[in-house]
Amino acid sequence: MDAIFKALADPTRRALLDRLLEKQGQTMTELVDGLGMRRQSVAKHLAILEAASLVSCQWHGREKLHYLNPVPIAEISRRWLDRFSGERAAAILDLRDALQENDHE
Amino acid sequence: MDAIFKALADPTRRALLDRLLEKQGQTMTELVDGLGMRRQSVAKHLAILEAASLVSCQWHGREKLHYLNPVPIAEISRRWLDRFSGERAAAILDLRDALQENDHE
DNA sequence: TTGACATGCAGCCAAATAGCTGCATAATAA
DNA sequence: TTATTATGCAGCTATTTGGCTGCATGTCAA
Repeated sequence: MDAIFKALADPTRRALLDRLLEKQGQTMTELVDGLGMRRQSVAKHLAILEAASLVSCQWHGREKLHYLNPVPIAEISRRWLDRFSGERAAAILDLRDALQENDHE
Repeated sequence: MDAIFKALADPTRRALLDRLLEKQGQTMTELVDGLGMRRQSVAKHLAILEAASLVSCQWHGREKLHYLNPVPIAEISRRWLDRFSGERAAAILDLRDALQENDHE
């Protein structure tokens, strides 16, 4: 869980997930293109995404194909974010009440 | 957007959001309790959450009350995570097809 | 007024992060 | 076989991060 949040914290890694969402099964050299950094740096990012189970890999000869795994993201959304979004209305009302209470002073 | 992801990457900050979800309008000294770190460290975390608009604050005399703002989290969930979760089925099928294709070799 | 309390602000330091280079290994192609 | 290509692994470095201490400011209560 912590690994997933930490993996999502970097803009380069989110861009990689975007790229994989558009086209699954890309190789690392393919993914490097357009990111403006060296292959080894991208490799580190992909390793972090893989360690967080956000990306699944599949060896194909000397090529390592990368696939987006949407399950951890769905888990985050369901188990964690929904708790906050779900009670959004109540929370906003609480805040509004607090602000109003303050205006009275 | 980047600020929100970075803010959510730290377990202490996620714990603070949890605490605020349970009880809104807590003061900093109240929130420090049970985290096992100094008040100034918690203050930094709260500042990061506030900068990301995840926490709204309200001065009340010498006390600063903290409120959870669920809007950015809902935005993340809606604008970003849903793109991945929504195409989950297709992505899983793609991956399965790729694995099967590999098994044939 | 004075002491206690809640918070802010500045700066220190060790660890983590994110980029890089250089070299090694394994598979494909000529 | 040999050259090229895809990737891995180790290590360097600057920056960011997350904890800390010390001191200042502002508010409440006695």
